[in-house]
Amino acid sequence: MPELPEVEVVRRGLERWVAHRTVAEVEVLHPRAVRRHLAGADDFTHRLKGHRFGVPSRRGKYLWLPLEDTGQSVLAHLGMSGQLLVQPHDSPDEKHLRIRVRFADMQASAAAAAGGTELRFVDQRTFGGMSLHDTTPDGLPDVIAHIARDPLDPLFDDEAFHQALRRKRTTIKRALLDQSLISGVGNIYADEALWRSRLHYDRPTANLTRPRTAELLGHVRDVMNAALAVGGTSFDSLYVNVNGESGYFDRSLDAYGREGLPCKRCGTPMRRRPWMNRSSYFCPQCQRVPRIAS
DNA sequence: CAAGGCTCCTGATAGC
DNA sequence: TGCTATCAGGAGCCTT
Repeated sequence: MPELPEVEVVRRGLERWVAHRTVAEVEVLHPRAVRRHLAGADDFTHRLKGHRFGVPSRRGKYLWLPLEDTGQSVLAHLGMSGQLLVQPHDSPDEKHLRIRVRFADMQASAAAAAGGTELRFVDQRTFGGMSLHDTTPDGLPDVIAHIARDPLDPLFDDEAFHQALRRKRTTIKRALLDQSLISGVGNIYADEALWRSRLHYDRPTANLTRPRTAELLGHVRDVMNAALAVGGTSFDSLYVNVNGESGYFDRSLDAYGREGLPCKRCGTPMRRRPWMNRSSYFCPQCQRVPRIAS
């Protein structure tokens, strides 16, 4: 399940293999993959054709490729199982291939090491997709204006985040997953950062102290940077990086998926609780259930 | 308006 | 063996 580190790994792959290449042809093999492009698959295809990609950017789990001279960007979200693969044009189609982008530089040359490859969006569960949007003056596709900066963004405002937590009547894990407060954190890294911070997922945010918030943000960043250093994490074989190389990192997980296994800090068996149609993993000893607040 | 819950989707796996 | 139920979950959208 791609979260920020995985998406950043993909972005770097795109920067290396796809930036500055001109689109020759786009093929949409599943309409759901372009459902956020409201004008439809044919419109998506026609608008990309003949244009050159710029350098890809990312915010949280979203990434986008500017389309030069159009004022627009191709926005991509991997959802739960999406992959962006750069593949030789003659490699067999993946079972869940949804979108294919062919380039105008297929005659490989010494100057074009990427020649002979195409970009493929592969997605089993079809929660992800691609779409084309106007780029706002700050360089962001207009439809993700509501997505907050992510914790690895130098302009992320720690103090504003703390104040937002204090204002909200919500709980800490909900807040971590709220992409309008902080982006890029998904279920896995939320559980990891909370475990490191010894915070229970249902702890109210309204009375968090500034040092607690600072500690939590520090752990969020540590967990993400550790994953980035290894090239992204996943234990779900669905996740593959931009060149089709698996980005496994599961051995370093301290909380997620460790139900019944001893807490790496105190040895108490870890627990799993159904939570918001998913799961929360935590140590019942280190991460005490909060007292009922107000 | 804020908060919480529903829903989209496919495939692996468990259970009967 | 083969069927059904459950689980994985990001984020837009709907309800309260």
